[in-house]
Amino acid sequence: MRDDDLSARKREILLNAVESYIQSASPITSSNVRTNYFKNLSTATLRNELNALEAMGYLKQLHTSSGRVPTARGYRYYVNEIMCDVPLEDNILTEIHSIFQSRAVYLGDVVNEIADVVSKATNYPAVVMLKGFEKLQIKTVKIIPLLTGQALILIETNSGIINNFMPIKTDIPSQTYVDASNFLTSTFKDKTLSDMMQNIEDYRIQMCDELQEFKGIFDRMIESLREFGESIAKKSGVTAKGELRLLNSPEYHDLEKAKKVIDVLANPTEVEQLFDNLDSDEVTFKIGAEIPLEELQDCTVAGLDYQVDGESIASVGIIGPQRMDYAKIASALKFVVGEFANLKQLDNTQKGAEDGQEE
Amino acid sequence: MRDDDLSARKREILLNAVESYIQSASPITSSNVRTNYFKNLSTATLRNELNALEAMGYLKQLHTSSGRVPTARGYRYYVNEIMCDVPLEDNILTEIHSIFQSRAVYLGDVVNEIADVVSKATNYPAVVMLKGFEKLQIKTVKIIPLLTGQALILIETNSGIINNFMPIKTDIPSQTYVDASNFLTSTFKDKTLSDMMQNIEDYRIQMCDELQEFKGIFDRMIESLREFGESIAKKSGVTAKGELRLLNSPEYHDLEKAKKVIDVLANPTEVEQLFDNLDSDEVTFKIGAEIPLEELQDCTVAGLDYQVDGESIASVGIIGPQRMDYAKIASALKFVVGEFANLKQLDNTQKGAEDGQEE
DNA sequence: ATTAGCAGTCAACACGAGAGAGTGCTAACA
DNA sequence: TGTTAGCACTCTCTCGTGTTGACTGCTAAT
Repeated sequence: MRDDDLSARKREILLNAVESYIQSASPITSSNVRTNYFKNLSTATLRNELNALEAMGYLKQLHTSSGRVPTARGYRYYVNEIMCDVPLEDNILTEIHSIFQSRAVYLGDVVNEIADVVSKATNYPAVVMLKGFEKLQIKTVKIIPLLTGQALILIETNSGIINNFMPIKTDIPSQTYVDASNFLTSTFKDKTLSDMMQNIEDYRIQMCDELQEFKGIFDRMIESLREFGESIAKKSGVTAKGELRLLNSPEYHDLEKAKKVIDVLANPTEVEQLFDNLDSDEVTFKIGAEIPLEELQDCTVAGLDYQVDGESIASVGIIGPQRMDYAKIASALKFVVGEFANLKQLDNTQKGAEDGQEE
Repeated sequence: MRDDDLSARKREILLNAVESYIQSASPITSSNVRTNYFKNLSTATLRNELNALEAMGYLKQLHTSSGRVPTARGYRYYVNEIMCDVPLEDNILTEIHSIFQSRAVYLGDVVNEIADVVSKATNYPAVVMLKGFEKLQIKTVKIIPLLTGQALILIETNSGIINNFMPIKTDIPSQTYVDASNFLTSTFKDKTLSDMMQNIEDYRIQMCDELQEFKGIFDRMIESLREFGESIAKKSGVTAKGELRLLNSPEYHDLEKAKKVIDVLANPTEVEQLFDNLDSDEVTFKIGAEIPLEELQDCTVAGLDYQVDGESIASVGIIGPQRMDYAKIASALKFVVGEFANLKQLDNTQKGAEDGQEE
């Protein structure tokens, strides 16, 4: 049924019809199309055209005497044809901006805020996925003793700070933590987390050689670092926010349908399947049957990868009904990922900020 | 209409009827009561009794020929009469336990996790409110320089760690941060956050006297500390979780009704009104008209304060329909707040842990 | 190729009848 | 006086019917 060479008029009709349906949520009818776009044609003619478009699989009727709605194929055609950027609202722009400018630099906080703002901008549930935690590049390692018999492990990476708490013995002099932090930092600087974890046994030996007198203490620290690494590896990198926004779409006024989607979002493994194989330069839309999950056949999933050196580091995406504002969503995702990329750049050139690079 | 001296039989009927309605969600009928509790009485007799209870305002009919449902007053009577503890499910117990035992000691993380687990245990949206941030007692202050031109401010308090990031100049030797941290810690130890903020100007002068050579640096730090204090004071202490669980109750299958409640939960000012004036030893239920918000007249709000020296530090609560499992909810809230109190105790006696005080 | 005209289809809404569940009331009974 | 059987009554819920209105598909004329 590959038949993408539509006549110019069919193309026009289809694109306008889909556009109009996305905005209004009311089925496409011949008189509808006429009053909006083709005042010089009769409804009968348009009916013929719509009929043809239906035969080609771009539209479908819900029942005999109803208007038509786009099929997944119709949406796909629309998306392929008119992916133009639309400007986002100013307040959303500034909000996204301020997140990336803000002082919340814990990786987890940033992820949460991004997911929040994407959901807000699109009005659909949003997902941020961090892949390759273990690919993060270590910049510094700090171990900070606390009063409560715990220490805070703080690892600065090229993408933000990650942290964990570990139990410690309380009779260790504070200088030891400074020594340990310095040793760990110089040892692991520019290595990845997975490097660190894989070779941690070797390092432990080296460390104990160099700082013989604190052997027992460092043993304990390394042990905790290992636990930390394992807990990070186990941790799912999936963050979903704004599930409730699904209920704003008329398509999901039916609670049962909404719950199906929300349940999927609560399941990291399934979410990973959804946002697998994304592009990094253009937003990937998976429409209907293109989604690898049986229960989401009436949804569209939109996602964009953030890649460094061709390697996917993070994915940002949303999920909603097939009838969604594709252009706006693509713009929002691209803008967010773009800001992310900018941030990285700043981060690498280390403190090139403070210049007035307003746009 | 104060008429709380019900006959023993009316009392029995009312309590059982309310109990049964809470469990089944289907209206109380005479035959219903008969088959469940009073097999030796006829339905006619029970009808008379139900009629009387209705006249007294404990029950009401939805329409002439329907069964009865409890009024707010009926629930109130039920709550006052039979507040017994019910055991929580084991997995919930252990989950709560593990949160408090866990190593996540950032105050914000703990609050999030508590709200999550309370919502999970009760199956209703849960709220945790921190009041009197400024009453927190400082134990240590640490300023930790980071690579990105920021420093992490870490304040250990008697209730957990709070943290913030501040921009710094990059040319400060690391020893300065150690000196500053030590100075701040010794100066503010056992003072409250509000003490610190109120007197920060004086301390700034003192600090600059004592460590003259770092004047400019400390000025900057104090400035950031002040910003930090202000941002904390502004920050609402309200955390709500599990809003979606509202949709599990048949009462809120109507999206519009559910949204009303969810909107309130998104508004910290209104939430503060809801959970105002709670008890600290017994769970406070606000039923129907007892709730100080017009739009929540068909809800019940349950809450419990955590107090130290008669001063409310935190509140934990849930919101749901009037038909809720009061006993179970009271038990859950009490258990969580109890764990909170235990934690404080441990914290105060500084490292009295590690003993096998299982129950 | 386009169009007017017309018959056909189907959702949505309103109306009415019937069933069923539950009540209130009355009169009889212990 | 408390309890009960019996009966009429009320109201929701469901189902079937009929009507309306919005669209469509098709045909024949332009």
